[in-house]
Amino acid sequence: MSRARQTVTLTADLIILTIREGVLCVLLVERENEPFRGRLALPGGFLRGDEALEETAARELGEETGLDAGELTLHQVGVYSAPGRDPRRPRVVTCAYLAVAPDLPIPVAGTDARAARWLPVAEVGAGQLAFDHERILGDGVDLARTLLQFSTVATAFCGPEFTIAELREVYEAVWGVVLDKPNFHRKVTDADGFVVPTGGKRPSVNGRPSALYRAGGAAELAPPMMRSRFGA
Amino acid sequence: MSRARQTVTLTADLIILTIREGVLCVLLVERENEPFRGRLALPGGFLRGDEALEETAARELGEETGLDAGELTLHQVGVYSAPGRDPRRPRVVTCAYLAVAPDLPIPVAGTDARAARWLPVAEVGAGQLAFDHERILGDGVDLARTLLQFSTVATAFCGPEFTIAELREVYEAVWGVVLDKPNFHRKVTDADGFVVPTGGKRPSVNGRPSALYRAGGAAELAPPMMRSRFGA
DNA sequence: GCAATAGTGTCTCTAAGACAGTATCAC
DNA sequence: GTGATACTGTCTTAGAGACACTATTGC
Repeated sequence: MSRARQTVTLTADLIILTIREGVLCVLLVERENEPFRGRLALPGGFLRGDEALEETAARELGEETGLDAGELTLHQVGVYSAPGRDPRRPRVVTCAYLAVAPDLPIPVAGTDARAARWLPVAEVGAGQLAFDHERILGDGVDLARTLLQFSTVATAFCGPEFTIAELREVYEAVWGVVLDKPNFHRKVTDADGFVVPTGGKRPSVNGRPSALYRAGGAAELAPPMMRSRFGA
Repeated sequence: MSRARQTVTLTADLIILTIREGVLCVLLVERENEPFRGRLALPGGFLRGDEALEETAARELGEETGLDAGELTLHQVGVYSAPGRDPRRPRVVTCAYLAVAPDLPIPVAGTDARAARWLPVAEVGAGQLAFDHERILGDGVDLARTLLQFSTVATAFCGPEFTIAELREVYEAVWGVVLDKPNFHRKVTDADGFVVPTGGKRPSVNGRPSALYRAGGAAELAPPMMRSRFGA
């Protein structure tokens, strides 16, 4: 009955990104059950009866990382509904959400005790992830790259206090480029509501100590950080 | 059983936009059945067994407008999954798609014979649409506004051949602004792969005839058309 | 010729990028 | 002092916007 309306199973999958030692990393879990047993996959879970999908994603985020989803923003990446994308059932449709996290002390083993680990995005090889998660991860990273241009999410990669150099390393890690330090500094401090100086300083290993900043109130970044003319 | 995984019903809804007499319009259908009988709603339909959601949306687009979805692009707007958003069943989740169409001869009555009509977006009043379609429409229009900045979708509002003035009216209608004619002309003709002159001319009512263009091959617009510093 | 629309030239200003130069620390 | 990192100044260039000006039609 291909023409009949039908019911499907819905899941929310998470692309949780962070920067670890200057490298863009994604949180992946090892699957314990078939199919794709032992393979890496994006964390995610099934929609429950009283939830919206955003709530499912927020709950999973808390279970996997211990982060409070109320404190960071989830960005909807997209819906993946191709028939047969999940071999378990005929129709499992997923909605992917992007979450940006500061460098966490440890890949928190999820409440469901799955082995979770951070893996550099660049090291995720073709065919390594379960289901269609490789494509979903790609779309999520693309969204993150775009968001860095027009929003202030970059501060979500940092802790509550950060230096301009740390913020620059976020852009460099996510975009895979090297930015001019002086120009970046000026641009970021001039942008309206992007960063606010706390007055504090952090000593560097050897060199002038850097001023500390916290995230400003703005969500939109004006003027945007243009990723100038290459790649696209 | 709020903790149990469950099945839901999936629909695809369409935000079909066009420009009619310089005004941004959306295709709406009048509901024939309860709930919201007689109210206006976005066209849409249920996912069928062998389809991806994009295919559901493309099929609905053809049924409602006669347009071949193969010739124009559908843009995913987002997923709407709040419990109770559809009073008919506990869980109906929809994915909204944006389609941009040239000015069609007539609001084609859909195959399912629903009364379909174009309504100026600005005239859609609060509480006028069924379900949560008002919010979905808003998100779709927002996406269209953003896409005009960075992609070449504006040409999809026009027919196969168009003048620069027509293209400018697209931007003016969607953004609700007035643009400088000379600067727009230069910018658009300079942009890489945005418009290609066909060599033809179209006589104007009184004045110099305008050159005709067709859409160039590019999908991304470089440099982007920045909607400068207001609104946001 | 006039009116109207299409299209070009040119000026100003803002912002990006390159990069020289200054400031503040450890040693 | 040296060496390292943080930050500022300044020059060049590209693009946005304002707007004067030219071009081509109908009448």
